[in-house]
Formats: sequence, structure tokens, C-alpha cells
Amino acid sequence: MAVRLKDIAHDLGLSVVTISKVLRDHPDIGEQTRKRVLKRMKELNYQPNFAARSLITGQTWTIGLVVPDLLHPFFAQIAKAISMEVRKKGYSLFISSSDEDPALEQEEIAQLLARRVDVLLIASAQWAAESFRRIEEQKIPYILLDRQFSELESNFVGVDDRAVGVLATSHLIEQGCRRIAHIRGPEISTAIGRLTGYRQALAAAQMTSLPGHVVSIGTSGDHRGERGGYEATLKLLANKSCPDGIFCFNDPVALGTMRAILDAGLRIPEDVAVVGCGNLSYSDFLRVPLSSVDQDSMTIGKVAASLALRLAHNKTPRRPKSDLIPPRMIVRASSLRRPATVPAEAPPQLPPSRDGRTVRR
Amino acid sequence: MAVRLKDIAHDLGLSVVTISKVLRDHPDIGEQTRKRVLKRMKELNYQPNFAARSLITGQTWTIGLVVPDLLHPFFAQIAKAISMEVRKKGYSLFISSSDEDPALEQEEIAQLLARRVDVLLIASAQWAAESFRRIEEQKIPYILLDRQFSELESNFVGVDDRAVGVLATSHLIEQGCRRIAHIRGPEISTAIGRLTGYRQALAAAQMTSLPGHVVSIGTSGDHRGERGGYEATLKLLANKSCPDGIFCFNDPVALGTMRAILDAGLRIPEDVAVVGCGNLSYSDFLRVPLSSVDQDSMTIGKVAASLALRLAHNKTPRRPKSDLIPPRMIVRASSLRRPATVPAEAPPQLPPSRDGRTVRR
DNA sequence: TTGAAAGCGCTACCAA
DNA sequence: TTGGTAGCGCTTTCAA
Repeated sequence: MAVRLKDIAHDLGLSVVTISKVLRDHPDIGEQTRKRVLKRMKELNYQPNFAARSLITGQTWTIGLVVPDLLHPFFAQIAKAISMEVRKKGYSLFISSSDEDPALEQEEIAQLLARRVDVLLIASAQWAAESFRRIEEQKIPYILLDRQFSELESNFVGVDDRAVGVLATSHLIEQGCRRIAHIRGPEISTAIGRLTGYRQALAAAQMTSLPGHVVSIGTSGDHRGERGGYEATLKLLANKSCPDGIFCFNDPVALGTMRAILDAGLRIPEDVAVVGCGNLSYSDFLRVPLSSVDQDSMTIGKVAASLALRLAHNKTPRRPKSDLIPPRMIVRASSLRRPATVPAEAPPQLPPSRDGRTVRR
Repeated sequence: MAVRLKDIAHDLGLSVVTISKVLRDHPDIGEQTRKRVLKRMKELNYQPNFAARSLITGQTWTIGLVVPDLLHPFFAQIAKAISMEVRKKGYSLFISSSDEDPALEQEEIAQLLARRVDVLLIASAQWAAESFRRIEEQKIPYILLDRQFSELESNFVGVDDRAVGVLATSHLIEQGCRRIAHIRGPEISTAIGRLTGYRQALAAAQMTSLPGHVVSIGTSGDHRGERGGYEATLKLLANKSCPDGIFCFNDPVALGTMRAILDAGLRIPEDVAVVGCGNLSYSDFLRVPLSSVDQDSMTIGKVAASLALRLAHNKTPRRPKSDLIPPRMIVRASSLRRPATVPAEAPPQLPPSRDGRTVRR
């Protein structure tokens, strides 16, 4: 059915080996022959058989990506960026969604390992690093994305979550908030990092988290977080010392938070300022445009892709590399309590970005 | 390095063929032998080599998916659904994003064909059906998603776009709009179908589209459509007969439209009602919650996946199958001008869906 | 510069 | 019920 090296060899009265060498740009081929072969390849629209090639070389020119939820814009952007980067180098990308289910994630990883992907990229939904030992046994290089495990020394690419927490919290402090609460995520590295940053920023301003001002969205229910954010906020608002600023684990949570605040008859940001994380699309179009820490998922994807390509080629295992992408604070109405003009003692005014938002690195 | 059939055969004093048969549940194997082999396979964590298998069978147990933009929730949802469905049957999914670029899409398709995927799924960014002839030459079954080509008889799974137009427009009519405009998309099947539905719904109500009441977002610029929607709406509002209802090609366009309306000092829906298409997440949290026609992308993905699996197995080419998924109208504030209670002559009240929205099939 | 031989890990076919 | 043989399409090695 499909055209094979053998067919071309036969047509041209050459051997299969010669054709194979032309295909791979082997140096010791006569200029004449090379041209004839290339011409015939084009005529027949020859496509090398990846399976046959892989069988010998052991390389599949294939990369695997497992994310918790492809529907989440953060992971979708990462997936897109990786796909487009590796494509340029002739790699194809298997993408699969674990649906935040550790067991499903394990199956996916096993499947991709069985397929002998050259590299595996994982934004894990695991609670423990246990399952990565398996990958190490197989000697297939892998990269963790977004979420890491302290007990595991592996390649990692993700945002600097501590910086996320610092950025959001110190912004709220600058905006005059004095009772800043945090709605934290589950027990994974991202949530822990953001919480740490939140605490550090408060400490740096000689402030502290009031009792009951750190609440969790919990792990059950809709992982999109809107409901979790809503309920967590109700708790915060019922607190003796009602917060005047809330840093939310992510944007969906922040949406729930904003709704709860508005439902309670309070104003955003005058009564309570809100900052999210993720800078999801359409933040500009919300009832109150949402301030958010941008995680620059495009860059995460690109950096991950280039590391993956390096790992795919260097058969010698290099020592694990950790890449932390710096986040950016995107200020919108939900947290803007101070006029944009500069008080005498304040830092210089931030230049507006081209789409009219204020950006701070 | 990796465990091979040969290793197991050697360990157990059997032949490679026997092990291979156990692996594939071949009937003529003794119960004793089968158990011994399976046990040893488990012990060694044997993983069959896909490349070797493909080389002989011609099947790769691999499916390819090309979408215009993985970041768009519509395509992300489809990709996720397909990935999860085919996974259950042991298939892995190559996903790539063409970035709405026909040339890039062609490259991606070529790449996936070279990899001998068993089926190819494409939500195309092409203007012409030309490039699909190539796929047909290779005899690899393929399915078009979302966008189809009239000159091409192929498998298709997507929403019924004419129904989308009818649903949105007749909803606006029911809400009392009398000057209904349409912001249409580019010259692809989805936009054409929605436009047709819009015209049909108007005609069915003895209405017609006023001059200048169908405008296009154009093809250039940001394909996300917010800017396009904004500018198209400015044109509409400047029209002698300012519309009192606008059906937008999709939700991003509708966001731009809503902003333009609010910027002009008009009210939504009292002055102008707006309906989008796509029912993107967070529609509930917008400044004015957006009514939208839901395309049920999850179902599109599932249906496409099951068709793909059938095509992957039936080596006999069946005649192309077209699956049209019915859309649903999701009514929110942006188009709700009539009280929810039933006027005497109106159709019976719609039951609220579980999340409090009004759903009509 | 070219090519013959060997073999990657597996399955198909047929003989034992 | 089991297994020998022959290859799938390609690359690797080494000899011509």
C-alpha cells in the first residue's frame, strides 16, 4: 500500500541502504544519486515508517503530556505551547487528561510509558511521589509541571508560587487593606507555596493573619472552585473581624468569592478587595473585573518544551533542573482602592500596559 | 533494557509464539501455560512494544486530532472528551493546535498521516476542501469536526448550526425584539449555518433582517472576537434603525458587543438584548450574565470518539456518516426582557435547570 | 561511494 | 496445544 524504501530502490536500481542514507542526510552519498533519490521520493510522496524506525533506534519521536484538566485554560495554554514547540522539531505530542484523578493519571502514565515516549511531561494530580518511581525505573526522562513534590528530585517547570502569594498579598497591602484573608487550595505544592508567600508578605509588613482568616476550599465537590470560593467566603464574612481584602487560590475561587461578597450587599473593592490567580480570559468582562496574578502559562509551556527536547536528545541523564517562572500582578477593578495617581511617598506610578491594565512584575 | 517476549519465553522454557498468543488471548493455549505466562509477565512488568506490533499489523492504536485552537474552551472540551473516550479502548491521542492557520494545519495533518494514525479527527481552519483529498489518497479514515465543507462527502460530527441560529433568533423574537441584528462570523460552515438559521427564524415570524443588520466580524485581527464584536456593534448602533436584539456568532464576540452597548450608555437587555453562542464558562459571572446557545461540546467529543473507534476497527470503508448534535438555548439576563411568569398566550413556562438557568431544547 | 547481511520485537502462517 | 519459519520496513555494521 504505502511507498517503501524498497520501492524507490527498485525503481532506481539502487539498494535500500543507499536510499536510507539519503533519507537521513548521510554524508557519503554521491550528489547525483542523492538528487535522483530525492526526486523520486517527492514523486511518490514517500513517508518513512515511524514504527520500523523506532524498532531499531529506540526513539519514537513522541512526547507524552498528562494534565489534570485540559479544560482549564492554564493547562490548555501549556498544552498548546508545548505542542507547537515540539512540532517544529518533528515530535508529536500525546495529550491526556487525568480529570484530577490520581488513579486515572497512573493509568495514563503507564500507557504512555508502554508507548515508549521519549519524554513524559506531567502536571500531576497525585498526593504522593510514589508513582514517579516507576517512571524512573523505566529510565524515561520526565518533567513535572506546575505541581512538585518535595520528596522527589526531578525536573520541574512551573510558576514561582511563593512569589504569587507575595505579589498578591503585598498588592493588597499597598491598596490599604489591613485585614487580609486567604482562601487556600488543597495540600499540593501550588497551594502551599501561595500560602507561604501570603504569610511572608504579611510578615514583611509587620502584619499577621487574623484568626480564622485562612480558610480552605476543601478538596471535594467541584474542583472548578466557584462553589468552594463562595462557601469559604461566607465563613470569612461571618468572622468577627471581617476581612477587607481576600487573596484567592485561583480565579474560579475568586469568582465565587466575588459573588458571595456582592450577595452580602458589600462593595468590591471598597469594602472587600479581591485578588485571584491565573488571570483567566474574560477577567475584563466580569461584573467586577478581577485582579489576578498571571502565571504566564505560555512561557511555562515553552520552557517545558525546550527542556523536554533537550532531554529527548541527551541520552545521558543530566541532573534534574528546576525552572521557576516569575508571575505578574495584573491589577483590575476588584482590588483598586487607591487612585492611580501617585501620593508623594508612594512608589512611582506603574505604566499602563497596552490593553489598559496595570502590570507589575 | 526493556523486557521482551523472548525473555519470558526463555525463562519459562516456551517459545516466543506461545507467549505472544497468551498476550493476545489466543484461544488455543493450555490453561496451565496461560497462567504461568501471565504470572511471569506481571512479575517482569512486561510492556509489549507498540512499534514492533504496528510494523506487522499496520495498526498503531493511535488517533490524531487537529483543532484550530486548544485554548478555546469549545475545542478543549472536545479534545478532553475524545481523549477520555478512546483511552478506555487502549488508544492514545495525538493532539495538535493549528492556530487557525491553514498551512500549519496541513503540516500537522501530514505529520499525523506519516505516523499512520488509525483515524484522523480534524476541526479544520481550511477555506477549501482541497487538502482532504490527500488524506483520502492515503486511505486513512478521517472525521471532520465542527466545520464542514459542502463539496466534500466525509464523516462529520458537529452542532446543528442552522438550529443554533433558529434557537437564538426565535428566542429574541419571543422576548419581544423586533429589530434583530446578527453579527456573523467568517465564511466557514458554522457561520453560514447560523446565518441561515437566523434568516429562517425571522422569516417564520414574518419578519426580516433590516438593511445593515447583518455585519461581519471580519477575518483579520484577534480571532477571539472581542474586538471584532465591539467594532461590529458600533456599526450596528450607528445604524438608522438601531437593533433591539443582537445574535452574535459566538460568546467572545458577544462580550465585545455587550461592552460596546454599555459603553454607549444603553442597557442590556432593556435597550438591546444579546445572545451569544458557545456558552463558555463564567458566563454567569459577567457584568451582565450572557444568554448563549450551548453547543454541547462534550457530546460532540463523545460521538466523534465513538465514530472514530468504529472507523479504526472496520477496515472496510463505510459510507460517510454525518452526526448533528442539537444545541440548547441557555437563557440568562442578557436577553431576558419578559418576566418569567407566563403570559396567557405564551408557551408554558420553562422549568429552571438545576443551576437556576432556564434551558430550552 | 555503494550494498549485502543481520536483526530490532513482534505476529501470521502453517507444520508438528 | 505448541512452535519453527518468515517476514513487517527500516537502520547498523562492515565488506566490496
